[in-house]
Amino acid sequence: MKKDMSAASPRKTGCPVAFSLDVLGDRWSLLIVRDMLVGGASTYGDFMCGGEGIATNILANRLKGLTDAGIVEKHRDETNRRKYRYTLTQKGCELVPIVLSLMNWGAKYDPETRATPEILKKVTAKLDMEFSK
Amino acid sequence: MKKDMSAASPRKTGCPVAFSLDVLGDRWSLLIVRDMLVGGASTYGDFMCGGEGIATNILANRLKGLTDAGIVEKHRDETNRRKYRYTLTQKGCELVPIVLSLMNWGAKYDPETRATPEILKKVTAKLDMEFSK
DNA sequence: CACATAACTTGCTGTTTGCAAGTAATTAGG
DNA sequence: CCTAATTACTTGCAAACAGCAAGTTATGTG
Repeated sequence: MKKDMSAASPRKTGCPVAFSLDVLGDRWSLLIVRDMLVGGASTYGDFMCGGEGIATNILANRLKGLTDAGIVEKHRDETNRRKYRYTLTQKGCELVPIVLSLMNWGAKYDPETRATPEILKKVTAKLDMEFSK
Repeated sequence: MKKDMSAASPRKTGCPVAFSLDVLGDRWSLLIVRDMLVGGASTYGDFMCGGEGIATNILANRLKGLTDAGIVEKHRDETNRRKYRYTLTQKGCELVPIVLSLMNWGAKYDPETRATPEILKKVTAKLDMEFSK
């Protein structure tokens, strides 16, 4: 049995940027958060169909990492007990500024972006509305 | 000869968040940017002594990735021609909001953070001053 | 010219990723 | 209630990547 803690071994230098990257510094974790924030995704199947084609074992691993980090919570769907619902905690909702800053930078510098200024505005407004408590 | 393009294979879904993460979604690239923004690092040796203990081959690889992405530029130091200076481009300076949002989230949720509110304020002010053009 | 400095490169080993296939729990249909 | 479908994973394996140590190249110093 191996540990499979791909969420990163803590470097603990006390730097807050490094701390964040220890949790979020990979190619998938923040895309999962994005799907929850923008796409309304909440089940394993939602994330699998999220567009970017994440592998199923990686998804399971990242969901575990995000859960362990206190960013998402896992609950059984009581109306369909085959499903589990993943929801953002307060700590997870506070990732909105990170996702938005990544979105804005990407929109500016991706030559093939599909994100028009209107879409950016709409998404920003939506996230500011729904996730600021 | 292998390619060693660890900067990530583009998924090109048109999502700006995914685009940003293709370039920046690893455990080191943004720490290098952080060292340039906050720590005034500019040479290979500066980054090696940056605190987190990056491996030399990884550093070389990430500097190449950041250069290829147009985020940093490499120039020979004319006063000491053994050195190369890495500097942020405009595109790189515009990563400030991303680094700041990671910093703020990390400062809030790292139980062992060394970042006091005063430090956060000072760094934020500094970056807003120096890198907003 | 010998030695030091700065910036890498190479080789090796262990870990992580990504793909394909398989399993477990729950529910819907006959 | 038995069977099939749905949902959420787990496992196995080859290839890519990370991290460590050692070696190399280019430049500067005495």
